[in-house]
Amino acid sequence: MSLVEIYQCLCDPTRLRILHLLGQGELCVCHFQEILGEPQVKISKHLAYLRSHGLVESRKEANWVIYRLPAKRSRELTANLACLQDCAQEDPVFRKDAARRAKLSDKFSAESPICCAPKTKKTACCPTP
Amino acid sequence: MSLVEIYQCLCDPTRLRILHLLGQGELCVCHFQEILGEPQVKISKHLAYLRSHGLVESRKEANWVIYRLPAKRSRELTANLACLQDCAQEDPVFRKDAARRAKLSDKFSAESPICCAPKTKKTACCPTP
DNA sequence: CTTGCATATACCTATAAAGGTATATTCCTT
DNA sequence: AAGGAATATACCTTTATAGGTATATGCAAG
Repeated sequence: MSLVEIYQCLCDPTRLRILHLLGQGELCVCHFQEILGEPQVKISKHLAYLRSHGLVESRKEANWVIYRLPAKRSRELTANLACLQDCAQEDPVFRKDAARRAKLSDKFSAESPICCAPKTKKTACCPTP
Repeated sequence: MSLVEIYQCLCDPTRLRILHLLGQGELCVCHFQEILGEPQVKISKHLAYLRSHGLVESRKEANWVIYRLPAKRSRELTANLACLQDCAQEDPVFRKDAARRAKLSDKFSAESPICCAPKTKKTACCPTP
């Protein structure tokens, strides 16, 4: 994963929002949909792009796929992710994303430690698809 | 100049090398040619791209055009340029560029404070085009 | 005012990326 | 086993970018 490759991943607004959100912890695809307000295909493809370049990792959890920043990060990736978080602080779009994420967390954190593991299997992952 | 726009400027290897070099001070096009070993058109076009997005500024000096990082930089630009310099430290390509630049500086600093202003007009700007 | 040099631009081609629609895959539930 | 939900992929179209060749512009020296 070269430096240029990192920047190529960063040069799309949707991917930036995704990476910014992941800075606060893992998320499943359906929650990305809800927070970003973008269609599933779009998000799925950007996540695939990021994964193919090593900027995110994923794991399967029942019906859902949960994405996170890679456990091991290169010096360059670490530096740039930190820079992104820093820059995102003042941007209204990123702030709103974080706010929407916080609301979702309230809804789910009581029931489960991870975003998409409802206590009972009856509970849907994303209440408002 | 949005954050995404900055990353779009950063996602090309030649532009990265240009910006890295400018971190050490202004340079004219012909010195970019010499240091980067790339054709004039390529460099000129990347510089135009960077200028059109506000990542560099230029001024004319006799026959030459000298580029520099903008005097006023946004928070985002400042942060990302710093991050780039940091990441470039360990990369062999960037290091070689800096070394070549240093050689040129030796050659020119004795004669003139800026890269492309020979003491006498007879002196060519770039000895080995 | 013409020649030469440094730089920029126009134009073309190839490649890559983004976004959309439709469909496939996987896993759970019944 | 079948249906439904979450996610991924195939395929298409549009747009952007990169790089090349050829040419134009601006300036300086004579």
